[in-house]
Amino acid sequence: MPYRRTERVVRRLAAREQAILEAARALAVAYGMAAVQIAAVAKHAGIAAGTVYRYFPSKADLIADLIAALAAREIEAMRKAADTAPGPLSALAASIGTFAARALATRKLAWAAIAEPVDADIDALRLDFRQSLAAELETRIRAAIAGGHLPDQDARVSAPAVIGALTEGLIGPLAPTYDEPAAAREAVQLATLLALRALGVVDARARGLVVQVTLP
Amino acid sequence: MPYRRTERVVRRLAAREQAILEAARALAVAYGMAAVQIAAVAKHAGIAAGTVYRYFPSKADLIADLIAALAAREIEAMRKAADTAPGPLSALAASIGTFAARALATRKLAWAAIAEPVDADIDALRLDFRQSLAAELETRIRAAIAGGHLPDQDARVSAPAVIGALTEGLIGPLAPTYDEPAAAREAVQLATLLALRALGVVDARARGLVVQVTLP
DNA sequence: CCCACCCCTGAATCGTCGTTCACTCGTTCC
DNA sequence: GGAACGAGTGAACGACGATTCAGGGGTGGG
Repeated sequence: MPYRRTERVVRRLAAREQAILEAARALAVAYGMAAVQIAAVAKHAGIAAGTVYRYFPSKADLIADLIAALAAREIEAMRKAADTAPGPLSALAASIGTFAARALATRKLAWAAIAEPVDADIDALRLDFRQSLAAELETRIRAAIAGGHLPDQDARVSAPAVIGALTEGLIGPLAPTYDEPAAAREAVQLATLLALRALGVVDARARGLVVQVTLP
Repeated sequence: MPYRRTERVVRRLAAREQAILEAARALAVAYGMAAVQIAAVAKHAGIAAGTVYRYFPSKADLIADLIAALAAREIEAMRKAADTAPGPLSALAASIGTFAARALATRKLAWAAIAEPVDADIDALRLDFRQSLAAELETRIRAAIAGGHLPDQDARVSAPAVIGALTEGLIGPLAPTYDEPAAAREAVQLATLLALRALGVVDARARGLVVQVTLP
């Protein structure tokens, strides 16, 4: 038995992989996707550049993992919020509100993961993220249409349109910045309202669809 | 009098500058922003790479000119459409419809100019484009609010949100493709409808706000 | 026709990363 | 203790693409 990975070593390796991902995340949060460079990530994680390649075959794989984790968490949150809602329409509202609130809370990271310009091969990964976001919304929109809560429409267009509206309106470079938490909460509610109106909900507020979203 | 630029030479120089811009535009239309490389532009324009630098101090300047021209034309078209409308609300509808129709007609170019990934210094130029688009819409939205045609709202959010919705819903990578001209026209109308609803217009179609947009 | 002088050329240069690899270090096991 | 082997290092490499520049070719004025 020439060599075997001790439990301790296995743990250290796993911890280091997490540290690399965490470093990448931290850089994206602080400076955007462009700052997520192998040398910078390695330095931030306290290791050498070459070591990163013992954990990830390429930078694209690293970022794929980063975005996949992010996407899973976001979709999960949207789903959870929607599934505890009483009906299809409030499920849709909860899904949209959750996305908006969480995106604004991690603004720079969300923008980096959804729309910040980067090179083409990484852009493809982000497309998956947007795709799954759109798919999640599309399902909810279809359900609401089926339930007669929304006017008939092409959900393949509406879903990405809603994502685009929330993205540009809340976290894009043209969106205002909100210093006060109360202002941010209000912005989220107004954006949610706008998105619901776009889908054909006439008086969402009056019907109590736009509610306070609690963040973890 | 040692040397003087002949009229003929001046014309040739101007023509060449236009040829460079046109080559850049053609490449963006056909293959996206990433394909707008100095070597490729030069080849397409029938000149050497170095020559490009006799007309533009840097690639960023070249693309700035390209986008500025595009922006001017788009804003002009939106303004014209809006100014011939009978009231503030139909002006807003015309503006939105015009943007949507023109963006879909030059889909790849529009995406390249608005959102396709490129490097950071060029991204700043695109921000100007989006900024001016948003400003144009914002003015129209404020006018419609002032006229009592829209519910009160933060136009600084609504304007970029509308642009985001149209961009993602119509020309983004997740948007469906429309082969038939009729299908494209319908998509433009539905997207315009969605945008107007987002702003708080309840029954735009019934009120005849969404009209056929004629392209040049 | 000739002298300046500008315009054009395109190969070479430069900068920026992602990626590799020969080597050192630390761990495991006997 | 020491042989065996994976993990970690970081300088070097390579690809890509913007930018430069020394030299050739026209063009204008006399």
